[in-house]
Amino acid sequence: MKLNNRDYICPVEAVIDILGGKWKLLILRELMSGTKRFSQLRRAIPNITQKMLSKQLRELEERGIVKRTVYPQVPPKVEYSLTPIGKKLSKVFDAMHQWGAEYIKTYLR
Amino acid sequence: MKLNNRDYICPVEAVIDILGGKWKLLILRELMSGTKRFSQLRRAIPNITQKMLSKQLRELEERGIVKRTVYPQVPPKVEYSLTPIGKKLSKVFDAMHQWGAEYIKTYLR
DNA sequence: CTGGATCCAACTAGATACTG
DNA sequence: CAGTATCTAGTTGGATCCAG
Repeated sequence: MKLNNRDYICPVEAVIDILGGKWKLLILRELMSGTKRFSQLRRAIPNITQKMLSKQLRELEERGIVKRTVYPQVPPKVEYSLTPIGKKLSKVFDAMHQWGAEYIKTYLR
Repeated sequence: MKLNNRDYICPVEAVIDILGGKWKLLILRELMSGTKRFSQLRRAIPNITQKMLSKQLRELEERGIVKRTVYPQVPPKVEYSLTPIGKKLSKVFDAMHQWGAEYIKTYLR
């Protein structure tokens, strides 16, 4: 999976390209409920390392899904929020949530 | 990403777990339009290798998304189709398609 | 025709230590 | 507080050859 791959055969691929991987959906889910600081995200997502959190956030920012706001103060304060197109992912998220819940109910218990 | 990981924090993760990777969505998309043979899928999906196609199909089968039907004849004939829960992925697919199209329109041209 | 087996390159993610 | 740097283990995907 490459960054900025514009050779999608189908628009659907863009979603997997952007949301794929272990952490991005969990990060997006946290941001759906509003702006969060780096440390808030870190606490909210169990087991994520600083490296992975900052890397995933940078990728989401590059793709225009997440907005990063730096407050130039000491100690540093950085806030992350969803862009307009990022907020629209909530519909995809809802569809995934509904299907996932049914799948788990059917197959994983 | 592991197979059969039942420790999802959120049902949404199941979708990425099942659909993640380079090929699964493209395979599912082909199967949405009906039952297909191995060779049909191979022709329909540009650049996929035999190994990847059979591997992805096996994973989708293990997860109960795809049904595999073998006709015991020579030469062999194997058909793949979506299970009921697999067919229900079409809603997720549609939401992804809509968002992806808007994203591409906005950011990738 | 429908794959399995093997080898290998590239990428991903975790652990740990360090910094303005 | 919010990261970066480095090292390493594990995973993914491609190429190629083989088989019922």
